[in-house]
Amino acid sequence: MPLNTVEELVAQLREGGARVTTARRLVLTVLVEGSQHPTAEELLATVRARAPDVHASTVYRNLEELERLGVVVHTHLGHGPATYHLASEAHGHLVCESCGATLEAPRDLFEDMAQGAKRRLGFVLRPYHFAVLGLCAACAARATTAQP
Amino acid sequence: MPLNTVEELVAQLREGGARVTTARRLVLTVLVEGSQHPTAEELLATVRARAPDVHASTVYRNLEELERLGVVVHTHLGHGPATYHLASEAHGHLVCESCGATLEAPRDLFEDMAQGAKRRLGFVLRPYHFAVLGLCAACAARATTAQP
DNA sequence: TTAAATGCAAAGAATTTGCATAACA
DNA sequence: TGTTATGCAAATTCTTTGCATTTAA
Repeated sequence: MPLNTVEELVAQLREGGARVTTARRLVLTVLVEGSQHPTAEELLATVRARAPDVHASTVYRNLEELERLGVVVHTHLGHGPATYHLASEAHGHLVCESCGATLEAPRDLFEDMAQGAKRRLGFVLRPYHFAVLGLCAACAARATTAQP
Repeated sequence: MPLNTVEELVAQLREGGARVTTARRLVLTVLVEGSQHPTAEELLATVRARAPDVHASTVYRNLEELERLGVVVHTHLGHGPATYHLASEAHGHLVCESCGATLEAPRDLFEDMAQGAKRRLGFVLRPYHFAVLGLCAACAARATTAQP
């Protein structure tokens, strides 16, 4: 049950003074209905399935505008292209350096660290923009077992 | 007191079967003696101050090889180029989204989170590759005060 | 009817690669 | 003397920009 429907998001755009175009509505639709962590290129491909003339620059410009309006955020899961999702679904990511598996971090996983950073450094954590890397359970087990 | 001298690192290269060239030694020297978080381009500029003919691709290839040998690691502090440092000095980074300030994360700041990730997900954290973003004390204070 | 969004081509930043030459071991 | 590393140019990848045209409000 996605909390944000396309129509709700469209309303949010209009409130922000942005226009609602075919391409823009499609980008939102793909973000609401599509896969979890699409790159701009994947978004483009899916949008083009419905509107073949939409251009990459349009998608990038839309994502930029949607980000400015607080509707979308982008995350870097590793090297390679950024991934995009709805701001309402913002969450931390754990990515395995070995196999590339991406885990959604439980909401409270950053909690203790956030408190420590706040208390000791005054730093307010917003740990959503970059993934935190490491080794997933399977790869960690393999690394421990297969000692050369 | 840097634990790694250039000569120690050079020895590490030879052990790994790599050759020691002028360019390579200079890259190491700059990493040992230079600023904290140089980008490849900054490294190149500093290297060129001593050996003007060294090329960007050489620096990139050296950094890649040094990383493969476990001597160097690179970190992404934000958008823009990667930054490089000695693996022995690996540490987490906190970067302010507002002003760009970079803080070195205290060694134990990730500790609780690492334990949580291990216990709950089996995930072994190695949180050095990407910075964790947020707001530094000054910008956080400003954000709280200047409520529009 | 006018400011915003689009399509297109071209530029941009950061990094990588192919290949002939040079130089470490 | 045989790899390995280098210099150079050119290619790649992801993203941004300039500009004439179209379109939503």
